Amino acid sequence: MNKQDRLSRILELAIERSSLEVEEVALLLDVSPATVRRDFDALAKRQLLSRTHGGAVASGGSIALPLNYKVAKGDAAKERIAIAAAELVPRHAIIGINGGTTTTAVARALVARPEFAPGEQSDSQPALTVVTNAVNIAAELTVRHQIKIVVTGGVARPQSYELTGPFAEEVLKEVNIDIAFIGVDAIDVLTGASADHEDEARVNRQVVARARKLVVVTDSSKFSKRAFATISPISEIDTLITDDGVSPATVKELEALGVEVIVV
Amino acid sequence: MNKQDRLSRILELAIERSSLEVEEVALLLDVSPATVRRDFDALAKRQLLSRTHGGAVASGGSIALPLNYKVAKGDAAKERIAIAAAELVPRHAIIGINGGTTTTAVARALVARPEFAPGEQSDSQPALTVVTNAVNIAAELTVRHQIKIVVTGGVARPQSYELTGPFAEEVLKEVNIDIAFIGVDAIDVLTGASADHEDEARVNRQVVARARKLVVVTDSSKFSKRAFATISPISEIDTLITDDGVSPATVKELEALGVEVIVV
DNA sequence: AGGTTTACGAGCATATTCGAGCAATTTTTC
DNA sequence: GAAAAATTGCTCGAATATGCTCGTAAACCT
Repeated sequence: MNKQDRLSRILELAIERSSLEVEEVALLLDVSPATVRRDFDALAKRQLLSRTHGGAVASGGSIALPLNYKVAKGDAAKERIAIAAAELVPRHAIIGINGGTTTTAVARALVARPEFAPGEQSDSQPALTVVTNAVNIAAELTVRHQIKIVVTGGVARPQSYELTGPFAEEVLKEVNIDIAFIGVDAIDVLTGASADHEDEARVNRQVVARARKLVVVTDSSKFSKRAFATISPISEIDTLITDDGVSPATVKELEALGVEVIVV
Repeated sequence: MNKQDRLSRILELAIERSSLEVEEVALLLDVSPATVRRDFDALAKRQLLSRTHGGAVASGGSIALPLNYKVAKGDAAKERIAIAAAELVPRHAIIGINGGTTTTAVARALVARPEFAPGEQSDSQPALTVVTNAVNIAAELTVRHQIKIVVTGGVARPQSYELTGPFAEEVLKEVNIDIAFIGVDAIDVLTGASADHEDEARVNRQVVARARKLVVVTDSSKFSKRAFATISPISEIDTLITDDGVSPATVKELEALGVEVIVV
């Protein structure tokens, strides 16, 4: 039995009955209780369940759980980047997020923060406003109360789930963003941040233009590469969050250009 | 066996089952595990699947599908309604779909049709254009090639995943739809189709206004009820698809008003 | 309230899997 | 037809996942 199969089974069970016991699940899935605990913890970390002593309960009552949850590998760095990014967001902020795996991780990290978690006392005002052109991010965040989701319109692009085109641009003209979190396909000290597709780059540029602060999130594998369409020169980046695979020399260069570099 | 063929086979397998194991695939395709790993990595790089330890999981068909799953899955009547609705759609049509469990089922039935399946004989023109204000529908359809997805912008409403508000209306002003599939919260011969929330109703009205043909899809439990905000009078409905729980008398009344009623 | 039971978390051992490098083979290119 | 490139399989150190043990903390039951 695969790990992700097991996690999916556990989620199914959590939906079926509303509460689970460690021993019960261990017997049912034929693994040790220790593994079940670790699985529960992993799911709880992603807010899909809540731990209890002796078991777990389905998160937030009737909130729908994503079935078939996938645990991709190599997420460790992305997750650290995402958590660091989420920590930059104060309550009541308006943030912009584009599409991509890293920014999706940022979205998950945001809802994991207690300030924005469901179940908090509801102000009439949302604790956080998220503007995004990525439909998968919108779908993931929509379940959570406390967060207002604004989706740009547009035409969806298969791989990245990003909405692009004139509809997206029209909507973006009318919003004002505090912090833009932008994931990129490539980044280079000379050419700046870039994306593989010009229409994505264009929408991303517009998000940046509407934001007071630009935070680029990217794992270190994207460094010293150039993609087709430019999103932003380095000088416009306020903060860059990446993992420790980036060379110290590069960090120095970036800092010399006025970028605050956060290495996680 | 060609590399390209092998990658295609792996993708087929990934779609068929939702998760794969390295050893299993290696045996099946008669190549070494090392090659399978490389293939998995290559596909993962293109986001077509995600790596896990010991295997990979499909990234395509099964992205966290968060709608209230019980309804979407179990309900046989909804599924029959959805299939009947999907059969109304010719190739190259432009259709509009609003949010809700029934319309989500329609979306799934659409991608299940062979004409719109991701079989990749790529016309330059999409086989189908879908305009929707429901982020979950957009997320589910986005993976498929062959289908162009246009999402209205707007603010996401927690329960139904529908986008509403001025942004949505701006976008809808600029599109033309052949067939609108609208799910409703209530329907009554006198008051027409209605929704619980006025902002949803407003966007739905606009979808209807942009469409040449209006198809209402609803299970029979919504009949003879009234919700807060009106979407459309009965007279504007061209076709209504529902299950056999509706009374023959009601069907007669509807047909007298010029509605084509399809009972599945 | 105090003792008992149960579950938890951390650390360690083990089996499996991964990733990188290298050699052999096939395919492409000139 | 020869050189170059790509692809595949193998080997080996490193990483991951799982199960077990044990001291500790929490829940439960008089």
